[in-house]
Amino acid sequence: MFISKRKHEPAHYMLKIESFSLLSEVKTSKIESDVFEACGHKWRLDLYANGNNEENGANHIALYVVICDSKSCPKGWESVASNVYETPNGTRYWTPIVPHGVKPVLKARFTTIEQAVAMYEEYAQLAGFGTRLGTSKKVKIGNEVITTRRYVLCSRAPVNKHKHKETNPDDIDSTSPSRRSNVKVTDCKACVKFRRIKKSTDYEIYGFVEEHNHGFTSPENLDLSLKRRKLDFSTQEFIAKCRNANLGPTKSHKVHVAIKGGHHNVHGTVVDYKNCGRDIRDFIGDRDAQMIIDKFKARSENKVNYTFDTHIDDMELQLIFWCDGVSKLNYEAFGDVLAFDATYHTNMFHEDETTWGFDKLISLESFMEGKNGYLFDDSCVFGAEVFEVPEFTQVDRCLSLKKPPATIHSWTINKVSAVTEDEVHSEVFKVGKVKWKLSLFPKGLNSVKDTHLSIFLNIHYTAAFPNDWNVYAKFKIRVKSQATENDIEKETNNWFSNSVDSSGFPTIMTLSQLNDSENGFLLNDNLTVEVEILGMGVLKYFV
DNA sequence: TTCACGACGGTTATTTCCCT
DNA sequence: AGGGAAATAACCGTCGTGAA
Repeated sequence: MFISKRKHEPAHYMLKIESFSLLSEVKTSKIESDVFEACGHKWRLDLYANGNNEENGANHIALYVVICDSKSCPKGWESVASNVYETPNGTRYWTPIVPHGVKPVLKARFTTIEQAVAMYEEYAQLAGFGTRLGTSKKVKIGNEVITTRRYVLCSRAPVNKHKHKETNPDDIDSTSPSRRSNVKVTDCKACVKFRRIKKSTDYEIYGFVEEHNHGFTSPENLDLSLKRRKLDFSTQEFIAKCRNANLGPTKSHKVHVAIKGGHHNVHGTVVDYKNCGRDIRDFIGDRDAQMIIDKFKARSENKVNYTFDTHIDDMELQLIFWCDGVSKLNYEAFGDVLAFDATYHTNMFHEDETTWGFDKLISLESFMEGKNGYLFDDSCVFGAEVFEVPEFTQVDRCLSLKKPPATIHSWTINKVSAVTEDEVHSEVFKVGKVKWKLSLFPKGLNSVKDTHLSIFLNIHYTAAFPNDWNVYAKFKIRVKSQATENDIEKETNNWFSNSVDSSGFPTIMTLSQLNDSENGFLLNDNLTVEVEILGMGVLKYFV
């Protein structure tokens, strides 16, 4: 669709629409043209391509010319500036100026509530204010929860409970100062209200308050708004990388600003970087150590004559010792110590740390003393060091973003016998910042068709997820028995990536097992599947 | 030795979300 | 509208480090 306007006098105005037939598919009931000037007034065309139902105009195209001089200025209000108005009692109101077509319109329709909210957020971004979700009403239909109503408010809308410190002098005993905040609550009433249309799955706007009781953030400062300051994945990755190079959050922010050519090109402030860095630390703190131990354990189980031990102080992994069969043979032959990694106190691997310094040798020494009688006893010689760097230190980076909360996600499939599809999906659920979904093959996948039930955990791909990032998950999948205690449960782990986006059990149970009513898996034709994410990590392969 | 900067590891006020 | 709870953002004290 093109909307074109003649540049020259006289001020005719043309509204050209291409692909008109498409309009019937677009659920927008009204199309507003640009505002144009003629005869000293401002005008606008309103087109109802699908008919103006409010005026009994169904099945007819309706076209109106609207004078907009006073359009956004309600009766009795006085225009102070182009978008600022004053009510008769002196209260000022601001209305956003946004490009045409961005402003929410009553009755506008959306296919999902997420789209509807996104629309308002986009409008808010352009207008220069923040948003937050407000009241929502949900109904449960079967095992599906459907939002029927949703408010989205201006972020300056009143907050209910906690009195802010500065406005609450009762808190004298509290020594901590009141905290700077980017959001000043001004009792703003601006909002938009969505509701689900009856007998349809669409949503519509049924309420819209355009006037704000505060000014807007100017475009040049918009990048400091709460939403825009969210650190994207590459930024988080950058902070993590800097951390590996012994560069803290404050410095990495400086570097980032320098690389990108200015603060306005960098999302996030120093504080945001600090918090992000802290989150990464928190995650790594108790998790990547476990990952490495797991890896060593797996290796020692699979390799011949492989030895591995750890030294843990105060719940902190201090030392790792490993030795493979070849090293042992070499030791027997030459008497040299061949491989060790004496320190792990920093909880991360760093390129520079593949070269060992003096302090690390000391650590190893104490380790050896503490482990007297171990494979290499006190008599071993430290003169000749030959490194065996385990492969994962060469290719991996153990970094991640969030400690995964202990979550069990439950999924009930109603009327299993009525399912005709080969594969059914659960809704998408989030663990930390990663989205997952389950897929289930009621009649089994390919080779086990008609014999087994297959269940998989899939990573839900998002565009914000770069190609070379992988997500590790250790998880359990459980088929709940509703009659007995004998759930079927299997555990595995997998690295998920763009190429491997699914992992699970093609043969979690046989169909005869499933259908046996004694087992109680299919009570009332409902099947409940649970997935429990036990651990999660994000790694970037490092070449 | 002193000083400034910044990392680290916490803490907590504020914001957001969701429910009734 | 109001309340409870979770998430988040802002802040703090201490300590390590490198430069002056």
